[in-house]
Amino acid sequence: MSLRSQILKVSRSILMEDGFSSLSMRKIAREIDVSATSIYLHFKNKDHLLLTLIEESVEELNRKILHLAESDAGPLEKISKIARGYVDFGLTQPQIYEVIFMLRPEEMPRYPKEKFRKARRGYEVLANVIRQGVKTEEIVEEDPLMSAYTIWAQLHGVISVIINRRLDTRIAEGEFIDHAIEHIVEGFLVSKSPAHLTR
Amino acid sequence: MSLRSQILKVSRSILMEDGFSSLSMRKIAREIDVSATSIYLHFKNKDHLLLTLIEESVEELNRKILHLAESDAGPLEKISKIARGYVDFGLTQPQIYEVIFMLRPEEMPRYPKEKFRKARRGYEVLANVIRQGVKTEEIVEEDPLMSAYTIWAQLHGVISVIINRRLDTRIAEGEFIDHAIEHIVEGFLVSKSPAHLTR
DNA sequence: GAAGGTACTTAACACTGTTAACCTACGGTA
DNA sequence: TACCGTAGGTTAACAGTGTTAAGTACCTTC
Repeated sequence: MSLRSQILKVSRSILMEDGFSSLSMRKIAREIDVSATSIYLHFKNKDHLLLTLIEESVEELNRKILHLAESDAGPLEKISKIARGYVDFGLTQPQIYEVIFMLRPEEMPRYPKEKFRKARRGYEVLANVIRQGVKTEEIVEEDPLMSAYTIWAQLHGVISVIINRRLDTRIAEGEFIDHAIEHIVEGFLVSKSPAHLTR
Repeated sequence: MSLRSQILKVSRSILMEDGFSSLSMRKIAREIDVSATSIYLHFKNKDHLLLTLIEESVEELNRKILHLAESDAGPLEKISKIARGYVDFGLTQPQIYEVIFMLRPEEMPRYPKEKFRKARRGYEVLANVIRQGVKTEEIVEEDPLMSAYTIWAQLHGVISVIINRRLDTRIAEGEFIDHAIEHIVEGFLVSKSPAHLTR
C-alpha cells in the first residue's frame, strides 16, 4: 500500500471519527508513523490533500445521483429520489460533506478550479430530469438549469441545518426532512401549474 | 472607549475586511496596540468573543425581521418580505452570517447554549405570520412551526450557496435569488392548496 | 564503483489559542 | 500616613498548527 493512499485512508478515518477541526498534517503523519513533511512529497499542501479527498467523494455522489436518474420512474418521482439521495449522502457522511462545501475554490490555486466543476455534474443530471419532464409535459418549467440549482441550494440548506445542529429540538429530524423534500419538489412543480389545473 | 468595546469593534472590522480565517487574537490585539492576553480579561476565550459578536448581529437581524412582520401587508407578502430580508442580511454581511452559522453550540460550554436560542426568535416570528395566515384562511398549513423551519433552512441554503461561491457562472445571482424566494414561498403555499383550488 | 534520483528525515520559521506569573497604579481602610 | 487588595494590564511560555530548506539513506543505472 503506497504512502499516498495510506495518507488518504487515514485522513478519511480521522475526518470521520474526530471531525474536520482535528485533522492536522502532524496527526495524519503520527498515525502512519511517518514524518509530517512526508505528506508534502505526495500532496502540494493540505488544501490539495482535502481536494483529493473531496474528488473521490464527489465521484461517489455523482454515481449515486446518476443511478437514481436512470431508474425507470417518472420525472417527478426521480426528482424526489435524487433529492432524498442527496440528503442521505450529506447526513451519512457529514464530515465529508462539510469539507466538500467548506473548501473555497477562490482560495485555491488556479487549476483545481477545474476539479470543482465535477461537482456540478450532479445538478446537470437533475436539470436533465426536469427537461425530460418538460418534454413529456409532466412538468412546466422554462428554465430547468435554474430550477435544478434552486432545488440543490434548498437541499443544501436542509442538510446544513441538520449537520450544524441548528434544528429546533421540538422538531423531529425525519419529519423535517420529509416535509422539506415534499415542499421543495411539490412546490417547484405546482407553482408552475395553475395553467395546468385550470385547463 | 473601553477596551472591551474596542476589541469588539476591531474584531468586526477584521472580520469584514479579511474574513473569518484571518481573525486572530494577536491580530486584534496588534491593531489596538495592546497585548494579546489582555483580551482574556474581557472575554473567556475566542469562542466567547465570537459569541458576543454574534449576539449583537442576531439582535439586529431579529429587529429587522420583526419590523417586516409588523408591516400591514398580507401574510403571503409578509413571508416574501421576511425571506428577502433574511437573504439580504446574509449577503450584505457574509462574514458575520458565516460566523453565526459556523459556530457550533455543542462545542461550547454550557451556558452560552441559552444564547443560541435567541437566534430562534426569527422563525418564531415567521411561524406566527403563517399562523396568522391560517386564521384568515389565506394559508392552509397544519404545522406552521415546521413550515417556518423549512422555509428558513431553504433560505439558508440559498445564502450559503452564494456566500461560498458555488453558484454556476451561467446563472445570474439576482435572478437566482428571485427564483428561489418565489419557489420557496409559492411552493409552500400552493402545495397545500389543491383543495383550495378545486373548491 | 561512481553518479543520480527517489523517498524519506530533521530542524526550523512563523504562526495559532491559551495559561501562569508578574507588575503597577489606584482606592479604601486601619 | 501606611498598608493592602484589586483592577487592568504585562511578559514568558506551552503546545499546537502549516510549511520550507537542507540533509540522509537507499536503490538503480551507467
